[in-house]
Amino acid sequence: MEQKMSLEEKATASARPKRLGKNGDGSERHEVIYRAISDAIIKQQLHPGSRLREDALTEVFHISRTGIRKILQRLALEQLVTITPRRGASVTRPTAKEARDVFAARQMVECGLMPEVARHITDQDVDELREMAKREREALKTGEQSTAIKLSAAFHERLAQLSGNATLAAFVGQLCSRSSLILAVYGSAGHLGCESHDHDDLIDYLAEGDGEKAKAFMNHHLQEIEASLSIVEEEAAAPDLHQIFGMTS
Amino acid sequence: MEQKMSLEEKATASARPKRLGKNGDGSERHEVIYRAISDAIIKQQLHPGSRLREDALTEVFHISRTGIRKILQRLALEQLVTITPRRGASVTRPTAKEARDVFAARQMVECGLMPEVARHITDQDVDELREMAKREREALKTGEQSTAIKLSAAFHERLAQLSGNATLAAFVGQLCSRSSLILAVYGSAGHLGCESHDHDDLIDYLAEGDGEKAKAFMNHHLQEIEASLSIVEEEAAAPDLHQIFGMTS
DNA sequence: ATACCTCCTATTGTATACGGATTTTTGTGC
DNA sequence: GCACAAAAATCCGTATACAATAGGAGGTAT
Repeated sequence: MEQKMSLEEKATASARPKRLGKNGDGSERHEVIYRAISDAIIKQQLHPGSRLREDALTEVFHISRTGIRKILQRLALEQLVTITPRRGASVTRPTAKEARDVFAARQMVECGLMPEVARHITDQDVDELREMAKREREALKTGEQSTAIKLSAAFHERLAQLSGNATLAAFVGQLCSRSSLILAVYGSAGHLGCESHDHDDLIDYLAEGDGEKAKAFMNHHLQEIEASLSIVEEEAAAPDLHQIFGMTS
Repeated sequence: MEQKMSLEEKATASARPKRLGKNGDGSERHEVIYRAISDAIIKQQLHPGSRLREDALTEVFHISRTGIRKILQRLALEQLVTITPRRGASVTRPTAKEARDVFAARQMVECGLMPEVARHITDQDVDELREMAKREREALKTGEQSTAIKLSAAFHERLAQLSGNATLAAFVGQLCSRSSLILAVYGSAGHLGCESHDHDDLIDYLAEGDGEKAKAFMNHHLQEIEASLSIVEEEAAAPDLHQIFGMTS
């Protein structure tokens, strides 16, 4: 319920019932809705496993099923939602193997990108990154976990963009989104994602132009995150409700 | 014209006009059609820039526009087709920068994967790869360029799959597909993609379990392919026709 | 002959309704 | 409490309608 509320909140902010905003801004509207759902997932306001019924979404966003389906398809291709043949869409619950694969991929790509980033980075970029890291720290301090998670992903994605390779940057973006899901499933409660000062240290290395050091640090950074997770195969479909809720007898 | 013919050929092979195959096999049909179009693009039977009108596709594949649009959306997300707001879909014509980015990405990921592949590979895998390489060589010999191109991409993708990392393998698959388009645009006529014996040599290194050597060879292999291309920004819309066709006066 | 402007056609984007199929849930009996 | 059956909910694919726009055809002026 509260999930729907938060979605509606975002929707009314932009999808003003202009009634006949028929076309022209159409694709724009789709983009906004896509981002709203995507953000809600990344911010862990929509938890893995949550079902996303088409009718409900059409109602919330005041859009036709056609549009919703298009958006859900896109999210499915990005692995943020899972569409099961006749059951509809639900927020993806990454398996343990997927989790390991995603982090292995991040390790390879993000680390490999660091030297390139160090070579391309400008003073202006450094300022922007510092600003992002600062906002992230503040969000953490004020307890806005959702925001902090999203900002952390955005930081890593922006970093990849600075390499100049759009293809790899887009890939990193997807990996970060999925990482957010992984944290939601396998992360321990207290410890969430990146350490607050890690990003600042990383920026320092990049500002110095020391790509190798940045690479090593990123390696360490990602390893630390992955190590903080407890990636174990969870119990199957019908878990032990009896065990969870004491004895039923 | 001939493009449509080849598409129809593939379509009738599977999308038999069962008339009311209404539902059930629906998603399967979609998958088949998706692959048909995807293959046609990768095999360069559909050239970059070719328009893919929805009506034409519905006619060829006997599918509704809704279904076609879904498939086109997917192809667009994989960068094989480009959808321009009110102009519809066309086979993507990669820019020079995209071409460089794709090859840089392949360099990083495929090379980085080689040690892992060498670690996981089994004798059975080696046999399978040898078989694939053989078929590719035969296709080259008999002049089936389209088939050879597709087999080459399939080889690289299968190789990535052997690393055990599904996420990175899927990414490599996309990169290979896009590479095919890049070859179509920037490749010289005679020289197409991988050298015939390169793949066999690579298999040897992997069979020996020498991941580092395989990595170095893959590096060389990809560099060679990229070097064989002439990746230059092509002239804009209205080039110098006067200069091309002698003096007009 | 060329350039520019207007109108028209073709095609896409979106919404909606419908039929069919499957999953999930509810209800009943043992 | 469990198994089975009926019912409801929901999704998937298709067909259709309509609005909106892009690109081209054609005409006109210089």
